[in-house]
Amino acid sequence: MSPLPKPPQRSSCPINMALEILGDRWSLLIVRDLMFTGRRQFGDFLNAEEKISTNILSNRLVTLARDGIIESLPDASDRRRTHYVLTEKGFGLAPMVGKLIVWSAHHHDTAAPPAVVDIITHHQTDWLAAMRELWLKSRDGD
Amino acid sequence: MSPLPKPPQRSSCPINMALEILGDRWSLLIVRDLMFTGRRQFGDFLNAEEKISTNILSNRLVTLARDGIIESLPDASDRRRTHYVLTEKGFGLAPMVGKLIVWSAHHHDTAAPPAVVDIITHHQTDWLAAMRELWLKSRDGD
DNA sequence: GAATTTTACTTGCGACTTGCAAGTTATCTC
DNA sequence: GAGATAACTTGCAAGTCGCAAGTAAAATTC
Repeated sequence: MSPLPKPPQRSSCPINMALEILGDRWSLLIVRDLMFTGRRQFGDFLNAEEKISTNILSNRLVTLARDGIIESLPDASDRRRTHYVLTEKGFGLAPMVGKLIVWSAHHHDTAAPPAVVDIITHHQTDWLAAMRELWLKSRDGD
Repeated sequence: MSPLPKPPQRSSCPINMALEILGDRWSLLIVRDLMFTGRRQFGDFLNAEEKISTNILSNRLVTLARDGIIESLPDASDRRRTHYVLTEKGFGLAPMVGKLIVWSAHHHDTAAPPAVVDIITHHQTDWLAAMRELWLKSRDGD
């Protein structure tokens, strides 16, 4: 893979800068998997319902790492495996992702359980703290 | 333009469904222009710093309208002009966009004025109410 | 009222990106 | 040592993007 030559920045607008990192149909799904599910490895991401293809996944893992959203850690006991984890910057997307889930669930017919949407909506601080716990655990133990 | 045949849904995950509407490098910039700037017309969007090209802009205006994010209103006094406005669903993205701005400004060197970031961060409810006022005004008077 | 300008597009085309299938390499299990 | 598994890479056709140029309808200028 060689997507390292990043295209020139279009502007310094914060929304634009976020789009230059996350503005495609796949990147945020990888973040989602890392944030809310147990998916941590290449094959796990492939198994997600949306069926990303291997070349795109490979490319996105490199660019997300380059942009400081994720980090890759070699598995000590099985050297074929690489574990991916969210960095602090990557986990920092949680409040935004929470609002996105609430918006989407409100305007579409989604698979999000209403109880969960309700908690994100009305107990955002608690929800965030719980998410952070999960994230911290994934960073060491797994 | 004929981008109306929407590709099949990849999943019912709320994040995925949001990405199927907004998951590209341009759509959210149009939402930004409508939400935070006075840009309302085709030529206005072209003048934004990121320099979208005319065919992409034309396509995105159609798809955003199809997905209920924006609405197009003919100008009564100049029939060449079309005004675009955010729908309630489109304006509903404001909380998510606010969190995105805060995240991006925190992790990058952006053009967002620190005072504004501070207000969005610490007075989110007030900020949202002010945004809604602006939005309501844009819907009738302009 | 004819010529020019403005607005909102569409078209053409080369370059880049995506999606699918197949192949590769290193490592682990039996 | 044989076969499976994890994480990629490669090839190729199809689709999307970005730029430049063109168009049509309506408004403005002279």
